[in-house]
Amino acid sequence: MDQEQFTRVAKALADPRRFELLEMIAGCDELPCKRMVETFPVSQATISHHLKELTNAGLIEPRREGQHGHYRLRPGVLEAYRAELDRRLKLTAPVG
Amino acid sequence: MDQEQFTRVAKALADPRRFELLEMIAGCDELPCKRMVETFPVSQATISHHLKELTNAGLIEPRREGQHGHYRLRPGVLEAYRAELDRRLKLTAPVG
DNA sequence: TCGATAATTAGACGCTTGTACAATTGCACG
DNA sequence: CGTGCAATTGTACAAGCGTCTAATTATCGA
Repeated sequence: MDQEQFTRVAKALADPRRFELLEMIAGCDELPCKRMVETFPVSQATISHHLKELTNAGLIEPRREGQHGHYRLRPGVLEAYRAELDRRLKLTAPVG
Repeated sequence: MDQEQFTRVAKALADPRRFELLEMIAGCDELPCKRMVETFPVSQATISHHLKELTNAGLIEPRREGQHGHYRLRPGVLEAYRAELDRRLKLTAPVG
């Protein structure tokens, strides 16, 4: 994982509302956009904006079904982010 | 780890320069402030500001020795952050 | 094709934040 | 004390970001 995506992921995780969206997506196999709009007290446009950020970070992937948008977690990217955290901060056993 | 600290940590990690500082601290046992000021092309005030953010997030802890400030990583908080990521995003085995 | 519904995009606004410069504090050493 | 260095804090500003409303695109049903 390169520096640029690492930063995108870190920033994507840093906003509480956006993280809640991600959390909700992670809780289901696949989540329709509409469900999130119904759940959170922000506008549809804001939800869409956050979903775009999460998608740009690679954390989720969209699927279009007719007029409905569905989102799904991409666990691999999260794992890669965690691995990069470990690597760059040397969390993997200080004794080496 | 509560929501507030989780967000503080996430935000602290999200700025590239600040993460570099943390990375440098994580690489040593203990790092003097002066070393960072010499290393990065930003002002002393900016370094100090970032260190304060990292400290507020609990990621590092300061030690004062005379006029010199030293900083040390707090691995436990990072571990807690990672654990919270796992917990909230259900990365720990989808089969449960 | 027309209207309704779902979602994205565009533009704007206010708050946050990364940064710099200047002032201040804290400490060491004459 | 007073001078000088290390570090923090105050103030200010430009850029970034979360949010909204409005406009636009895309799709379904009649």
